[in-house]
Amino acid sequence: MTAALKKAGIRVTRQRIALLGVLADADDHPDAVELHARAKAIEPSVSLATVYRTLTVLEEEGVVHRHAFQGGGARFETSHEDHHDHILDVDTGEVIEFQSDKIEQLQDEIARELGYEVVHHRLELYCRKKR
Amino acid sequence: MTAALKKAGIRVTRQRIALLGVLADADDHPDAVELHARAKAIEPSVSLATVYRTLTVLEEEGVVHRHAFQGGGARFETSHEDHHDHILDVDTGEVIEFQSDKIEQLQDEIARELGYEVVHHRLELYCRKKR
DNA sequence: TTTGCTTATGAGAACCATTCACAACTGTAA
DNA sequence: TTACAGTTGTGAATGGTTCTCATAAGCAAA
Repeated sequence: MTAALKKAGIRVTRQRIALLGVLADADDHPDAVELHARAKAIEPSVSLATVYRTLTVLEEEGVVHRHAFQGGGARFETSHEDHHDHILDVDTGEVIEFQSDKIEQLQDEIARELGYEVVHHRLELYCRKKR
Repeated sequence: MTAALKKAGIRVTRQRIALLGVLADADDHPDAVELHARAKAIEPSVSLATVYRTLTVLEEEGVVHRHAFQGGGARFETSHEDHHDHILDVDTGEVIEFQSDKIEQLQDEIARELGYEVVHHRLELYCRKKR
């Protein structure tokens, strides 16, 4: 747990350990307020400001990803090795991850044809469960 | 110009005419503040609140589209018949539209395989000009 | 064209997620 | 243990957007 902090070149504090633990356990995509609540359960001396501050640092270091889905605030997840995009259930708010090489390829192709190269992209499918 | 307002079932006011005119002329993707500035040049009695209010109504009526690109506020465009996605020049902020049936098809396929149907999607390519 | 009702408006307050300022605290390396 | 630079909690500030409310102005009917 402290390894990620050392790797990021920042001090290992109680607050950061708690937040990082909570982030590692989360398999949903919690927002800052939710992460704050969970971290506080482990280490009461965690303020919301520190949650935001630490998330920003960890994002810059590539440890977490920030997603600005439609409606509400940013949601976070620890970055695992493989890139993926998201399906969002418009009824439940649930997030499902998916990955498509074909789409990525097409994106690069389209950009190239217009004289651009893709720095990063955002692809979100807002979906409803089929009956 | 007033046709779209009547179609939307809302009153034809000086402010709305000005805003709609400005929107129709815009080939960039202006934000609310920029639209307010442009509309005020035509009709000084337009407040920012009315810009936001009217944009919301027009969006609900399908007359305009709202885009929440990364960084800064929402940006708007009049909806033309064909759906498209966006390339954003990360250096200049410029917006380029593109359209890919293949990608749309793949999206539907992916969703279907997971038991979902796509209600709407968001696809943005953050790009840099190739040298 | 006047009336009467209903919707729209401007100004500024309120909101919400996020960031900032600052004085107190605490890792960390020596 | 010390000493200092990095971190913290608190509460205030920010920025985009929405709300409140008293006033203004479309619009349909007379």
